[in-house]
Amino acid sequence: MTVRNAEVATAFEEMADLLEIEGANPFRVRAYRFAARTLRDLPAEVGEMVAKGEDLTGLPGIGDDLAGKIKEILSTGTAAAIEAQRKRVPATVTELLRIPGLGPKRVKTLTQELKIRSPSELQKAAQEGRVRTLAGFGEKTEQHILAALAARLAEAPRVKRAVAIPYAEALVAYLEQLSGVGRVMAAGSYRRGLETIGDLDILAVAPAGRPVTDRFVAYQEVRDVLAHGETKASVRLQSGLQVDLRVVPQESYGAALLYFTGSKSHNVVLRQLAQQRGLKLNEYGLFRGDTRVAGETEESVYAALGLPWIPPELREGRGEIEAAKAGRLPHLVDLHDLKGDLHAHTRATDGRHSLQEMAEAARLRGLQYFAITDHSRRLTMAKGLDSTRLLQQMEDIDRLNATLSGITILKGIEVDILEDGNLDLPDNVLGRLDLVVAAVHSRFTLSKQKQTERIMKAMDHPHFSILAHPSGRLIGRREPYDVDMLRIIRKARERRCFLEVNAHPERLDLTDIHCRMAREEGVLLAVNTDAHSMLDLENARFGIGQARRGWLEKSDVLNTRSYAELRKLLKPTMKA
DNA sequence: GCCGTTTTCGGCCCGACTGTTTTCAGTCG
Repeated sequence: MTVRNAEVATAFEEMADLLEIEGANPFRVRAYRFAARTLRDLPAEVGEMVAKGEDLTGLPGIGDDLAGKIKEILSTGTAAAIEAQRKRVPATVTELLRIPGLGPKRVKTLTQELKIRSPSELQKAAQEGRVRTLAGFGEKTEQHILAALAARLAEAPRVKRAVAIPYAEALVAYLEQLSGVGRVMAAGSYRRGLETIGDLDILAVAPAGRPVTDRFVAYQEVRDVLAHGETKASVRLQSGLQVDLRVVPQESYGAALLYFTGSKSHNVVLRQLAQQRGLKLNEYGLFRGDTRVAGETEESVYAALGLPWIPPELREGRGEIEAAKAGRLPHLVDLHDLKGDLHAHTRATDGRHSLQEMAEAARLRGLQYFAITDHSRRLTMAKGLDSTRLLQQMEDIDRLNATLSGITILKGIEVDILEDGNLDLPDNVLGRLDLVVAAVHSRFTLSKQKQTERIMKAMDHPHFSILAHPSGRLIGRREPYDVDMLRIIRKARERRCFLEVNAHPERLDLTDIHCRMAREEGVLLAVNTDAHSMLDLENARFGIGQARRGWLEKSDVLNTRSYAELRKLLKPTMKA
């Protein structure tokens, strides 16, 4: 039986829910949630760690007890303690916790007083007016429950970062022009550069909050006002996106930005650090007693805690504070560090613009080199290139290069990795290219072992340069195919080839966790746009965002190298 | 349930908003 980290994490989260409804020690509940988080973030499979005899109690938030439960779940699929808890609290009840406004206490009341077991039973009870009769519930709460249940199916899922950007920018601009409003900043997961955004958190500086929250809830795109107070308001836009606004005075800006940017786990660690120093950190500042010792800037708060400023992309509670303490924060790669792009398409296959147009767009972006990598013949839907057409394109590129200055167009291909691990074009053709980007575009459902071996066999190919979109996922649409990324990363190190961070906002593939794994294994990553149009070159910023979340420095990224250095790095993989 | 150059026991982050509560509990982030 193979049990994945995510399944163990889900079991722990369920246990936390069940315990919470039962009214268990909240710190015990937190321990389960924290452990679940650790498992979800873990680059290695915990099953494999156990198989190798590694000690799980070295992991954050995993002690003897939870290590034992993990092993139990790995071998039996569940844990006796969780099963016992399920008997005491029906597992379906945890669904009630997902309804906004219902927490453990109210769910407990509903199940005990009205014997409610599921959202549909809750809906019935609310419609019959039975919910309002409970202590602590009232007419409004009952109506909110009904509204939430009705909206549940239509509930807005997390939106991709690229989708959220225009909403965020428009709202920030709207708030900035209000009189009395100083700085306005989108914080939260948006500022941390997460690939998807659950809701948008906006911070505004103003001497008084009320006038700002009043104007905020009056924003023309607001559909519902969820909360509206002196310093805080929450709305849902017509698009379904939820936006939270917080207004603070200037002297609290840094502390509030820190608090509102998160993540929650980063903030918790910072507050613990403050406590240890006899200080208190909240969104208004860092205080010793009633005296504010820092708060106007983020830097001031970090400095007072003995830390350098930590870039938002790292604030995930994944060791950044320890790294900061030790002076070992990475110097994160920046968009302007990119000297080239190694994955792009033209009209020859499924791109929208010509070779000349794409090259010119790349030159205008200041790139030193730009690889044309159209699809190979196997991808018939995309008019994939056969040898003849590819050789023709190579001649076109030679002619184009002769006319260009300041940029070199590289001859490449995005060649299909066939099911047997062979590449979709003959060696003698691939060998004439500057680089070979290879990708899986078919048979996504192979077993983990077969998929991994298929890709590793392709990497053994003498002309293989870069593995494109290594997991194949499409955010919100297609799960990654089942591969052992650590083995693939180690294979790349052995073969001295590279993996891609695909910058397309729907892909962002590798993930942040895998970027970091590659960095730790010493494998260089190429941040590529996979542009199918001139406009797509803009997507580089999303790839860089992902790279930064993966702790990558300039030196970890292949295409920050000069053209001369790049050629040297590509060469060993082309000869071998 | 975890964790430890103040601790192996006794801690475990902090505040705003809502609704039903006449002084605060529950929920959320």
